[in-house]
Amino acid sequence: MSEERLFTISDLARDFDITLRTIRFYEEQGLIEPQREGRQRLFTHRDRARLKLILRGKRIGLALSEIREILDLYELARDEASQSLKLLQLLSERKKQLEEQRNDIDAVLSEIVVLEGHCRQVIDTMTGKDATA
Amino acid sequence: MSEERLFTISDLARDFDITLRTIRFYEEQGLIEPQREGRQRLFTHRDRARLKLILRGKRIGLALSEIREILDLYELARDEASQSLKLLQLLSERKKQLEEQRNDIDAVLSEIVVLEGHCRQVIDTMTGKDATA
DNA sequence: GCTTGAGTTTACGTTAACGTAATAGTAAGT
DNA sequence: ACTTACTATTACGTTAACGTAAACTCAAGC
Repeated sequence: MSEERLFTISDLARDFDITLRTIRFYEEQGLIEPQREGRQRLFTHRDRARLKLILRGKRIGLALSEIREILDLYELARDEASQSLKLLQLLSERKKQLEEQRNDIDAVLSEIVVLEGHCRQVIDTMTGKDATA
Repeated sequence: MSEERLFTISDLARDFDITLRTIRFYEEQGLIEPQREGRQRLFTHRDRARLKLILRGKRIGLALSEIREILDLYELARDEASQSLKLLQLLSERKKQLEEQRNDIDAVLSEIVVLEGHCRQVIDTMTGKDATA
């Protein structure tokens, strides 16, 4: 069972809103390894999942080289986790980075809220909605 | 009062752990405008603050062009906020982006926690600390 | 007077992550 | 047979954000 439905390159490009070139580039970089039917690429659900991880990694500012590391770690963890201790260390490093990044984002978000407050005040003042009125 | 202490380029490079070249590049791009004493650059606290904002922007994945926009907005807001409505709109857009980014980070962080759990379990199993024991 | 140290300008080099042709094969529809 | 749609490979081009090297100034210290 589970006839493993396959995807074409344009399927994935459409689904994730990226170009064909991007997908081919990721294959070229060894991030995904689609099957071939003749010359044509055919992608499994696994490829799709990896692509999703790649794009999420990009969104949080990781380089492709780092994403490759992480994908490798996923494989490693799935296989035997023979070097689980090393993996744990790498994970905690990454976690620290991400937490710092989130702190930065939070800081910027608070500043934005403050700025918004200033703006609203200025606008209210200019439009006569003064507190003294 | 407030004799406005000045910083040299190496002061800032050391403080923020960046190269001289980077600072000169930011000036070249119009992100900071240090005074000159002869040819030498001299930086005020204001320059320092802007540099800090620039680096924070970089850490959350903004391009220099976007950072420049934001710095401009800060100036604009400080001046009169004549176009405060437009500013508000831009701020809310940026906020949305940042919140999405934070969601991505949170997602990755949870996945890491799960992976860590798997690793610990594998390690425990391999070292004999089995739950059935 | 010479070296050392910190600063300067100018300008070509580099890396990542694709963009953008140009050219060609292949299957389906008419 | 011809067009259209989708795919492929090859390969040069592009942008951002600096790196790096060369050549120079200028004040301080010995």
